[in-house]
Amino acid sequence: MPATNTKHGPPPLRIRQRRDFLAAARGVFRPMPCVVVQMRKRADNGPARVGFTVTRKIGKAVVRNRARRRLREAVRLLPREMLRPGHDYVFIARDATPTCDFTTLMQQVRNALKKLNAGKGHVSRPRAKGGKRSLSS
RNA sequence: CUGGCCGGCCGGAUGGCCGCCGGGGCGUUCGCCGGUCUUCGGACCGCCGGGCGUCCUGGAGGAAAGUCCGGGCUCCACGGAAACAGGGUGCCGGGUAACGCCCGGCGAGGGAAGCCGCUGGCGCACGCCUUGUCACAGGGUGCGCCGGGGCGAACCUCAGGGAAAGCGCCACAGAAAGCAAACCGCCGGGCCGGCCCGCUCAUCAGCGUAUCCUUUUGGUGCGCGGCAGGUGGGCACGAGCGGCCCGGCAAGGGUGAAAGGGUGCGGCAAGAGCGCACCGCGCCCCUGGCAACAGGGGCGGCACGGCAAGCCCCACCCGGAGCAAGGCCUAAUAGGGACGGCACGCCCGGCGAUUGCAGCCGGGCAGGGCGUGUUUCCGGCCCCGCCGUCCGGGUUGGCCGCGCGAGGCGCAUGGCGACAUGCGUCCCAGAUGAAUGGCCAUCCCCCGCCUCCUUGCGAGGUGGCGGACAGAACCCGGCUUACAGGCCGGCCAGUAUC
Repeated sequence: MPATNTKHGPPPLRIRQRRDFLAAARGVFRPMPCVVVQMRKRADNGPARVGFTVTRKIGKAVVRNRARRRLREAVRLLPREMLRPGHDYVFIARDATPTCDFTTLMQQVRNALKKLNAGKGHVSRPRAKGGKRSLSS
């Protein structure tokens, strides 16, 4: 792969399969006012992957699209080294995601990743029943 | 100009930086295949597929929404016929692939200003009438105001077939709810009821009383008095009023969604289609119209209340499921195994070196099955024999379906129009944990605040996590619902001016 000279690098690989989302939910997570970030260490050491979860609770289709796009843009503008290889990251939209200020949203994403990468994540409790069905990307 | 309505269209604009998905070109690299050359190492060319780089290009809506109708497409092999069941539609004609949609027409309701004295009330006026004059009163006529009724434009609404085929229902209220009837009321008749004086007074109201009864202001007896009542005489004798009875009526009141045609005049004891005029309604005829229907004439004096969105009747239409359809890729929608039941027939050809038996393969008959609401039938189609039960196997990966279409735009022609035909031109989203975005600047619009003055539909400044509803998911035609702000056009009525 030729080296890129852009600041952010190419967009990381996307998580698209349900089982990967369920696996990430079993990892550690970090809630912020506008976003919740989940992280999971994979068995391999391949490039980092990211996924987005926007539930119907957030709003109708237009609002959900907007929330997902803002999260995706915020992740794209991250420095490359914040997403460590061999890990999966899932960004979950909250009620404030579509409306909050974009710079604070980016700041929260960055802070959450810093904490997680420093090993300061909350361990998620296994839920008795399966997680709710969600629409994400 | 004022007022009342209707339709169409748009749905922020421009630019910068960084991104996402599709398509295409070029370059590069890898792989498969084919060809040419070869010193057998390979080199070159072409095609297809993938990665990377770079450039060009396209990328949400009028409702993408609700998923309510109608289709295309796919599968249930296919096509056809009949009956029944179930569902839908419902004025007429047209448009359309089709529709519950659209257009045109019809009918019924609603509909402003205004018009009609048709009706009630109030006010004013009068060479009018009752009345010779004046006043008053009543009536008449005219005008004004208010209320009622009728006629009213554009336009709006209509679940707009049938209620003299049948069944059923019509709550509450009301006298009465479907077959006539009569609560208040109106009218006629009969009887009674007037005032004054007198007499009488059993029973009854009032007062008084008691060797009476009794818990009692009560009962009972007697007396007074003369009320009601009865009766005699005198006065008034007409009308009205009241009560009861008999009869006539259905105008008015009141109830209701609805009360047995409406309005007016005549008529009458009072009334009533009782009679008449107009309107409505029913039947018949004529005329116009493809038709719904309309107009006219005649007859009928009114019979036939409403609800079919309760059942029902009539006419017409309709098979089911849905792109998670369906197909391809890998073992993978194909077929395997076990048990039970019923059948286990015939003929022809071939294989088996030959003949016979058993077997296998192909074909035919018979038999069986299928035909997606059910049943039946016809042409057909299917069958390691058929049927049933069970075991085991399968779906959530990738690719196709999946973007040239009842397509958009323009012009012409035909048509009142929906629309049709012809010509030209354009190619216009294809995601799938789901692309079309993030940030910034300027302008536009909106809201708040401040300042200025020539006070206004004004200018300037400043702030705003202000910019409607809302995101394609197989595709079209409709309907319905949501929506900030804005643009354009048209219709009708009245008024003013030319």
